[in-house]
Amino acid sequence: MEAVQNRPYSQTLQRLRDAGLRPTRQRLALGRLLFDNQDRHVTAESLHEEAQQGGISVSLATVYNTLHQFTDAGLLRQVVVDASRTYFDTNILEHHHFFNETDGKLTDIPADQISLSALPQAPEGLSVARVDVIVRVTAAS
Amino acid sequence: MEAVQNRPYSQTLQRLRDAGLRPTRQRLALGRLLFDNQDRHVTAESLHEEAQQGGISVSLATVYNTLHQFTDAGLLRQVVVDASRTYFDTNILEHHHFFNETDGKLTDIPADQISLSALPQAPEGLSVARVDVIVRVTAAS
DNA sequence: GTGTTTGTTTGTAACGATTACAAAGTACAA
DNA sequence: TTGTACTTTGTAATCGTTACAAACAAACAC
Repeated sequence: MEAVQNRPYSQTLQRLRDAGLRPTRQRLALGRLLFDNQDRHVTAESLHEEAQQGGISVSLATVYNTLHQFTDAGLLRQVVVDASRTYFDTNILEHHHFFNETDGKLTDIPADQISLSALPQAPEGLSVARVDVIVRVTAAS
Repeated sequence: MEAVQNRPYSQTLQRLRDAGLRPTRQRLALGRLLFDNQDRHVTAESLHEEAQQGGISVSLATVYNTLHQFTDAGLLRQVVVDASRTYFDTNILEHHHFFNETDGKLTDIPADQISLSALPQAPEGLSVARVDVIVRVTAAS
């Protein structure tokens, strides 16, 4: 934990600068939790708890703010799979998800592992913003 | 409105019986709103409002109860597309959705209009419960 | 029908995730 | 170092949804 704390701020500082976000202590710390590892899926609550356990003092309100700012800046993606909580995904490349309905865990499916046939035409006057494929899985019987 | 009110209870009565649900005034009325037209997408709030405007007295609590009972009985399907509200779909056949992020409207995409390549293997010990494809559209630029 | 049992509806309180807000604190340019 | 603009924070408010107990209605036996 100590070692991780003191590790250089990797690319997070640069990411924040590029996004026009002031590199505050809180944003740097959360950014490091999020981006120093690959393909993470967090909720505001889970990230807040993780921060606290890592000795990082940050309020839940700031976690929410930060997740939204990162999302607006294109550093995160929101994933809607569960009516009761909002997930944020550090993988911003095109891809899809397994959603384990039993334990609420998300797993990425790389875009090249699923191919969709030509989609039907979007209704008049609308353009496709994104296509999400969610494979809902449960503990096998 | 009058005419619709007095129309025979179509198949709703039978549906409720088959599902083992007592055909109460509220369930019959809501069932008729839901099933007398094709492919509807409602939220608890929207259905409640529709009932009220149709002169049907039913509490919001009952609308929630009923939507869940219908879903458990397989008469409805829940669709998760928006973190802030839960949609229910009267189309229980396999199919997918356009979701208009501008106005919150859902539109069905028949299953045969989208084909998915073989999915990657579900993680160990899990089985696929359902695959949802959501095509998010916005007012075109 | 009448009474009884069991399931249903209802208003309202409680809940949980999220957002709003104003006061206190911090980054940064000059 | 100072001033200003942006951030963070604790907490109250919001909103969709669920819980709950009392009032009510369907079903069933007689």
